[in-house]
Amino acid sequence: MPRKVDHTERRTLIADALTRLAATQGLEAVSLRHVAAEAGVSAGMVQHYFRTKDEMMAFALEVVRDRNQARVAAAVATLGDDPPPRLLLRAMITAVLPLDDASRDVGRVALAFLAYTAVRPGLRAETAQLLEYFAEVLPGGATAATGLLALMEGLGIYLLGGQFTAEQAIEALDAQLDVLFSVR
Amino acid sequence: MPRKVDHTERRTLIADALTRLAATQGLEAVSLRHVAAEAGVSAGMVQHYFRTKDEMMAFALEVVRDRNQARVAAAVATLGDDPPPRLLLRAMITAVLPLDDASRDVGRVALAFLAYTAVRPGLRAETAQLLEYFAEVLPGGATAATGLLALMEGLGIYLLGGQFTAEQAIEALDAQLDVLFSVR
DNA sequence: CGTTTGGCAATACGACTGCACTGTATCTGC
DNA sequence: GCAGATACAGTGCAGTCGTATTGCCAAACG
Repeated sequence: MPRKVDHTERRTLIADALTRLAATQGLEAVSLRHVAAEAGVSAGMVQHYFRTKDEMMAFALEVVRDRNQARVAAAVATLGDDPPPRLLLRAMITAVLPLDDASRDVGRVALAFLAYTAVRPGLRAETAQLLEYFAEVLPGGATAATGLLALMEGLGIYLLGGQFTAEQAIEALDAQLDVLFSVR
Repeated sequence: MPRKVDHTERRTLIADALTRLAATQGLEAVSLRHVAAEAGVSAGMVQHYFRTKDEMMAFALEVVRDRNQARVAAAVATLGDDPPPRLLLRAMITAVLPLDDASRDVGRVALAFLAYTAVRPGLRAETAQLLEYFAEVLPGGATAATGLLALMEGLGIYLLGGQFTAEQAIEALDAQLDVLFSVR
């Protein structure tokens, strides 16, 4: 066997370059050569690790999703054991929302991929899991969960567009949580 | 003056072809030649009416927005004079949501443009108007309006992705309206 | 040692891109 | 009828695209 190289490490390195590109210029600017240049490697190397562009896109999409999931998990972890449901939900949602500049980049990438998968069935995300969890925890059940999930997504969109400020978004989120948990 | 041709008519004809393309294959599939073929005209003609591709994109974006606004206006018009606020809001929101296959296409295009404008400042949409109106009508004021707008957007996204059915979305919307208007 | 094999670079290729340019037909105003 | 403006169609060009192919280099194995 020849030289040993961590395959997944290289792949994520390339995927990171792709997301950086997508965050600033959109997925339309993503090409093998651009990604290679952004990653500081040769175009041939990108091809070595991804036989086709589609494969590269799919992998990058996976990475983005994993990262987001990890962010949520990390936010949840800081809450300690058995936190009150409301705090838990709030932490999970604020972890996903693009509230600062850094996460705004992530959000832009997520949005780009959202439009990307919209015309490419077979890459769709699984929301069922999160939805079920919301439904379990919320007094309002499935309908409340649907609404909260949609609210989250919508807040993200408008935050990205700059139509809502972080304060407005959080205020709206808290107001909704107030209602759902019937605080008065 | 030479031959008389309705300029805007041709331009919207081309823009329609563009949106048709965007609905099925995404904005990445939009090129001068593709659009021309879809519209059944020569590539030269497209260039005649749009000096650059950016100009064509911007115009198509405008058309999509106008169409959406018209849909809302039409939905409102069917309600007659001075309808109850709750019904009005419901009509406006359901007019925008991609609830059937036809409006799903529109939704996909809107999503594509959303991602498109996310990396192209200067093409951003104006939501302030709708937000203000919501805030006026809703008992909850600005915060309630923010939440409702976000809910609307999020429902649209998940409807497009197929994660929510039309029934689920409407149920969530009605539940939210119930809460906002304090029906008990 | 040589052979094999994976890591990687470079090049070539055909298709496609946006755009500039040219040519031609058609119509209006003088 | 002629000059000029508009409405196209067609072609050419420089650049980029994704992908296949080739070749060199280093490391592991027999």
